Amino acid sequence: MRRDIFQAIADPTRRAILVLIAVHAMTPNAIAEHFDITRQSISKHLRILSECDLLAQKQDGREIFYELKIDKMKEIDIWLDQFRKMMEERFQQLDQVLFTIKNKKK
Amino acid sequence: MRRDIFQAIADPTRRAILVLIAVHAMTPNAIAEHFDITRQSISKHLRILSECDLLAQKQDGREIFYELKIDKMKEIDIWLDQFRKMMEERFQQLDQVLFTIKNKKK
DNA sequence: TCTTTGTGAAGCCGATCGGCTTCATATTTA
DNA sequence: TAAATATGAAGCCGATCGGCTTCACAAAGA
Repeated sequence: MRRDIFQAIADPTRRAILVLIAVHAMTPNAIAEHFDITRQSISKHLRILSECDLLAQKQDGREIFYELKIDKMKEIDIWLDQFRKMMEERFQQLDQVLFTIKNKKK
Repeated sequence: MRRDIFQAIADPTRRAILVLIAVHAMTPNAIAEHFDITRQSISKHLRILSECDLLAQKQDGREIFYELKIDKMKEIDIWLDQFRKMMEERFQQLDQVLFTIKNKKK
């Protein structure tokens, strides 16, 4: 089974879960309240995210709080680095265009 | 059919294609030479990437050069912004730890 | 102890994925 | 014009996805 962070964030529900728990750790039930799908489906998503090492669990009695392992998100950032220089150059080009337009107005 | 940039980069072959053509525009045949799958499968990936607005085509006779629309990659970066502040804080914490270790050695 | 609550695991199902093969079409070249 | 080349489209197939329902189990509370 393919399990990597890119496949993990491919699903919109999983992306929403990540954003949710980024603020603070939450239990599966609390997370499920934010969606229109069953608690069990959320649980499945949590398992997938955990397998990708994106989540950490903290047990408190019978409740399990899931929290985001933010370091793992860095991996996406690192992959994006390959394109970052190109992206920045494009921005500079845009800046140049805006600069030229500005000067023409004078 | 779900078609967004996150689903587009979920496949490792598609990520490799993006990296390949980021350097310079390439034809489907040229791209396929870098992989162990058929030209037709590459073509399918190119169609998916195009549907996500990640690629631009430039026809030259019977050859079609695909090039990366780098601006679209920005969307991933923008999504990551939600976590960036947290990631930076973690780095600062790490810096603090390293700083403390460094001072203890003295 | 019995019931409620929080959770995970297993299995079902229709849709999609990512390969493949085959075919159609357009351009170039001999 | 005929053959070779570059490409896209359609359809097949096994695997996976993302929902669902059902069940098992442990912890907490009446």
